[in-house]
Amino acid sequence: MPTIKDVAREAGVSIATVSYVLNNKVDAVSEDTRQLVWEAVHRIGYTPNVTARNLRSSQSRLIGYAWHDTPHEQVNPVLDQFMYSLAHFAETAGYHILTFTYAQQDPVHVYDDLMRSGRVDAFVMSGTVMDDPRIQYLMERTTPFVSFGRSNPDWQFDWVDTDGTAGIRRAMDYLFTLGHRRIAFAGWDDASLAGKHRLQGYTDAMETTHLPIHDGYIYHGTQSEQAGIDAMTQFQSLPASIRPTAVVCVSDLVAIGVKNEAERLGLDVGKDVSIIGFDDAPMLQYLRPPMTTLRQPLREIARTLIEMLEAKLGDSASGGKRVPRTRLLTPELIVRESCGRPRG
Amino acid sequence: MPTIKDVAREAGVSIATVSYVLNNKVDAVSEDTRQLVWEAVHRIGYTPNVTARNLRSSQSRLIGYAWHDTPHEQVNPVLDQFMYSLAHFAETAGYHILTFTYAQQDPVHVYDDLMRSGRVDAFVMSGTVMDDPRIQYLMERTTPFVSFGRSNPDWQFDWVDTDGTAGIRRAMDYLFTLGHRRIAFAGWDDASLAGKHRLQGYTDAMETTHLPIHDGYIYHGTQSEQAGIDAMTQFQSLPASIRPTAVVCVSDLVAIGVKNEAERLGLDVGKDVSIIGFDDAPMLQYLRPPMTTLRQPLREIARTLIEMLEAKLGDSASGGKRVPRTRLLTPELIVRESCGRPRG
DNA sequence: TTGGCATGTTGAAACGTTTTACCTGTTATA
DNA sequence: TATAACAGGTAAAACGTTTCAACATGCCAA
Repeated sequence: MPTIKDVAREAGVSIATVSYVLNNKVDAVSEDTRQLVWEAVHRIGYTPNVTARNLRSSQSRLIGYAWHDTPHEQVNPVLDQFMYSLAHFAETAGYHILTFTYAQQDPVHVYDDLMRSGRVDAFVMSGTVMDDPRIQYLMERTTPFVSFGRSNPDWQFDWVDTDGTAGIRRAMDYLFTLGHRRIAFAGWDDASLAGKHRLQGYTDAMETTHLPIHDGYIYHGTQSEQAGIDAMTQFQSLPASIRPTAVVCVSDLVAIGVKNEAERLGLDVGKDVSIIGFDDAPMLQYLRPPMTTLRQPLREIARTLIEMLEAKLGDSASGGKRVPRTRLLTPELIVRESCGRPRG
Repeated sequence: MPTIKDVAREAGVSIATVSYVLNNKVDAVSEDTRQLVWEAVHRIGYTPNVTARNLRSSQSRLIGYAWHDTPHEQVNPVLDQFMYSLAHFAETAGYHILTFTYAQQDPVHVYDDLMRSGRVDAFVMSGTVMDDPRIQYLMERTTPFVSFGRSNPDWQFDWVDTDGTAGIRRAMDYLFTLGHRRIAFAGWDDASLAGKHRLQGYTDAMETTHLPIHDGYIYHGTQSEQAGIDAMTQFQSLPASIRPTAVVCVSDLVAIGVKNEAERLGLDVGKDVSIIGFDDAPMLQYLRPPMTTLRQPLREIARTLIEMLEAKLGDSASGGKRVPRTRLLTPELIVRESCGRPRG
């Protein structure tokens, strides 16, 4: 592999000059010399060595992202497009994404090690939980990071998140427009932050519209098909007069459970009962009827995360302190055929 | 950040000695000194700088993997578990996965650049096609890489692949056991290598069992739900006497199309017609009835790829030439309820 | 004439490691 | 006793960049 020395020899200038040309230090070298150097570069096919460059500037131009080991029975709705977009925007900012796992170690130790060894310059977090110890740790060490997902409202850090509340409200509005008044919610248990926000959207919408939230309208469960089945069982056991005509779900997986149970009970989804999911998992469009759902703006989220990180890394280089930025992005309602006007 | 110099000063030895201790050069330093150094390391909290280490040894300990931008209407069945496993096994071998995209450039140029700049030491390829230009290029440049997927039978390179032929044969055997004799195949068009292998499994099985492959038993289409629908339409238009009692599909997405069309026609999947997919995409288990399918041994594939890469990088360091290794792994039949005994 | 300034250019230090070659005792061998 | 072998240790070169400080040169103002 040719080095900058070879270019210098070939062009008959010093390596300093070559470096200046390569880095577009425009007023440090004359036009003639610039030409000379570029010609030499192309002639011998030189590409600067990233490692040397990084050592000199004590950075890595790498952003760390931890893989989560999604169990097979759970659908990870997010990964694909999010990761692609993240890599894409990182590249336009001159970075690459380095992926890693926790490999049976304490996650915090893995982050620490990656940072201390200079492997990465920053992290993108996801799958955050309430009081996430990883975030707490990164904040203490003032490690540069941005998070896809919130953690603790009192902590000051950069995050982007899907506005679950607004998303569910949007879904509720849609159901109202169709004429639904008796709407139930199949949610997660209280420990989940995202679950809480989505539930909030439901209660907001019902209260704003002055509709009663009857006992049994809210189901709390896990992220599983079974939770959806149980939710539907609960909703159907309500007296006919208040039995829900529509079910809004905290996730697609739960929605599928609701749908499967509804059909087992002989209900016609989209006619007898309307169902809305959350995430727009692949496959959802191929169900019969295709499932209406809320799609997270993953591309936009990735873009915002990288923008924040760029700003952050730029600032910390120039020694400045910034006020943490946060951003909520509203998911898009994908209307399919699992919703219709209520019977009667 | 403390450096090796700080450790040396703290321990009262030279940096060379510290380096030897850190790298377990066991017969270069006495037990006492070793103690001294480790204590100093822990006292000041030293972690070796990866970039410096890499520059010195002219490697990056990074393996490149290109993201494919899967369109939203297609399910990417593979990514999640494969990427996790790849990252996992790479780490046990002392590497990390660096992900990148093609960013509207010629893919070949992106690979070239990443390699020439020393960003990565090697690549893991996937989504390979017949006569893949990326593979051709990497072979010419003798860039270290391994491939998940075959390309051109005449090219000599390291690859691992799912044995589609054996997989489909396995599915066919299962259907034979259930009593099916009239079996159709919903496949891709001939340009697809994987599609060809899977079709081969079908024809092999039919011929070995001396069963006729009637005209219209084989459908060629794209990777889409619509292809499945069209396939089923074709199969149902056959005379009742030879109408298939089971359909084996080249992918889960096609299988879903077949299932949806079958149900639209009033058929009871698992009773009137049996269906088998390929890939075990998430969600498939939540269909009603849950879909029988073939699951690729992604973890095993990832492990094998990394093993091959390790061997390759080890060898090229020691100057040796190796004969290319290849490996076919048989997918596992996941039996669910979309298959049953044929009617009558 | 001298000094000062702008413009180009360069030598060399620095980034943090690994590794080669060499040094200094001590012990074993002839 | 001389010397070879060895164990334990170190100084310094090297990896390929960036950038600082210094140095020429020419030009203009004082």
